[in-house]
Amino acid sequence: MTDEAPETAWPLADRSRPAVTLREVAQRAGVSTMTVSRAIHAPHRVTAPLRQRVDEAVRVLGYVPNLMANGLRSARSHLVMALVPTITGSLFSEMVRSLTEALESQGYQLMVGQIGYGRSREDELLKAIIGRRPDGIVLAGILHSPEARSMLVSSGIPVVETWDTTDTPIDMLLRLSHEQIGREVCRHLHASGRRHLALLSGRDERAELRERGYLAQAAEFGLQPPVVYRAVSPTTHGQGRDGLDYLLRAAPQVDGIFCSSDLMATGVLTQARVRGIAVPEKLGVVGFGDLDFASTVVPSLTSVHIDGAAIGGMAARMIADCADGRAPARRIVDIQFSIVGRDSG
Amino acid sequence: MTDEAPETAWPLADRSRPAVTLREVAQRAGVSTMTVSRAIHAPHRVTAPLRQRVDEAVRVLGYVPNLMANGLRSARSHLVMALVPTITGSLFSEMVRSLTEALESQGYQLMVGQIGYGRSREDELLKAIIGRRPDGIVLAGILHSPEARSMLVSSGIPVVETWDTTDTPIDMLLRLSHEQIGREVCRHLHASGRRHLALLSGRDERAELRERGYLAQAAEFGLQPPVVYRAVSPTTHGQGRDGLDYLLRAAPQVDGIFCSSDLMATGVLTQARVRGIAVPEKLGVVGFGDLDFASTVVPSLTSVHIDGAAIGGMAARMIADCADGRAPARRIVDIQFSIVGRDSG
DNA sequence: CTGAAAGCGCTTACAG
DNA sequence: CTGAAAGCGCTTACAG
Repeated sequence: MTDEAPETAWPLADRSRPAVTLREVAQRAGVSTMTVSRAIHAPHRVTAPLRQRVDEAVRVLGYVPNLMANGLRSARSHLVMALVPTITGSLFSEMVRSLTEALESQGYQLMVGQIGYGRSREDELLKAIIGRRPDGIVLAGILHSPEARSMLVSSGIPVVETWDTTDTPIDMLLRLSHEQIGREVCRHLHASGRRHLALLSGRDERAELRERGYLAQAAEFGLQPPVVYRAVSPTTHGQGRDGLDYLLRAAPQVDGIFCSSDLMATGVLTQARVRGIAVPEKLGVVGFGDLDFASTVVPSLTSVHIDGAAIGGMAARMIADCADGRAPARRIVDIQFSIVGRDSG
Repeated sequence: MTDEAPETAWPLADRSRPAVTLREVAQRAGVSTMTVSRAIHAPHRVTAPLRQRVDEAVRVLGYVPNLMANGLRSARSHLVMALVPTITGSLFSEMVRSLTEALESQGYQLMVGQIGYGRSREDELLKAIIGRRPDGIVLAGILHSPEARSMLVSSGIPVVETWDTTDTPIDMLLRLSHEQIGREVCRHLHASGRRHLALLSGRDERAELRERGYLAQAAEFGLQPPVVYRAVSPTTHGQGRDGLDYLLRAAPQVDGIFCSSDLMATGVLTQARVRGIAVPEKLGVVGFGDLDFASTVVPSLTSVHIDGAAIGGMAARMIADCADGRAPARRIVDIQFSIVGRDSG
């Protein structure tokens, strides 16, 4: 009934008491710690009566095994680390979801780290990650410093690189050629009659690779070099609007634009509408990522689709194989992409 | 020069060799393990010559401290766990970014887990998390089962609940009243002359609280009960388009809609345009989240803004305080929100 | 099937 | 300032 009553009227987190240990469970159940350990991790190797006593003690005491101790002794952390440029924007979220599910079903936990599109924190972050001794690391389109690379190589941790291409993978590789994507999008626009191409690109390595392929293919078609506008990654809807204005100023006859993200592409659609430019009649627009909204914006957005769920599933299998001492079926796998044609071009 | 040469032409991850240990560094530097430990964590407590020998040995051997062993012995994991409904959709991404930065500057690592809008994995996931003995847990708008709650309470781990309201917090609380948000949005629409309100809601607990406030306020204004359309969370652009169709069928005179997400709200804007309904003249639209694109879509979107960066910063400070044995300045803090008025209503 | 001993790689707590 | 001993909470490897 004091003023402070509401602050203590419910059960608060108890900071004083240390966590329950295996030893305490064993004492309560009247068995050895080994029997408790077995009852938890390999119940079939313990007789039913003992197992029941252990289960009861675990329940009563609210025992949660300490995974740091487990990991230290068994040299298996049951932890997998995924590093992505950013968790915003959902380009990688399908892969993360799929990784999470596939790994959980095999008793691993996924830890997601974002490294940003800059590279400053790379080495620092990597040291913190390797220090946790994960059973695997998934690198989503991260280009790394020589130091980072050698840390990874000498760590002995299975590494899956993906969302990118390299001639010298650290370990395993789910290869995606952004240069090829740039080329295919250029072909797609060319095939629909566009002859004055442009590009709204991001300032990250993969966007630059798409740019390279796009420009190379345009050159092979004998087209004028596409005008390029580069925006800071992760790219936004607003950058799409600004970008279209810029491109039209630089090259008023532009009739086909490849955008480095769907968000940017919808910005182009918005600005085209504001300026009264008919899409797709006067202007073809292609996005990247095929996010959920690409099919429901008006006009619906043609976009490059990448099967993130498949990438996540494969990466999980590769890492689980390594952790179990099996060699993965293949060390290098090519990831397919497709251009989903819709109304915008 | 064999067919397999390309598979081994670069330095591969070395799975055979176990990781370098503190002991090996000590031997190489000709000091005790304690001196190495001090040289790394408290360099000023070691004389310069020894420190140099240690640093060199660390560098040469590529030593990365094992944080599982560190955490086990010191009872500090330097790990903080954040649980969000979903990392897709970027409603929580500003908070995650801010948490990450604030924690890193204090020597912690953030681990992000997504629990989904359903509740099935809740207990399982929580056990895996508590097993890692994080130094703190941030719960973003997760309503938990009694079992989950008691696991958290008895774990003794500092917990910050946020993005939600409760009368019985587990530990610390950054309180946000979604019911209040619902009321304020209703007032906002009412103040701009809307009298036939509707709601596009999600099927998660916080969306339901906003619904409750919105309906209660509408009743207090003496308005007809708003029509409600509930979509599966996380809500999408397409659901916004479908939702507007549904609402207009159910109540053709609708002139104001509150949407549970900005993505859904832009879907409403799209569909209104397709149907030739003038926004804001005939229809006012308010979103939730104030995501980046809210200010650049056309018409620009009025939306509820929540300062995720502030939430992340406060949560980080509270947890760091607890971990250092200080009582946090306040156990319960109210989080402010605002309605950012733009062209859509 | 069950358990006693040893040790994973660190840091704590103490002594010199 | 430096180091030898002990122990964090588990599992491995072995014996009965």
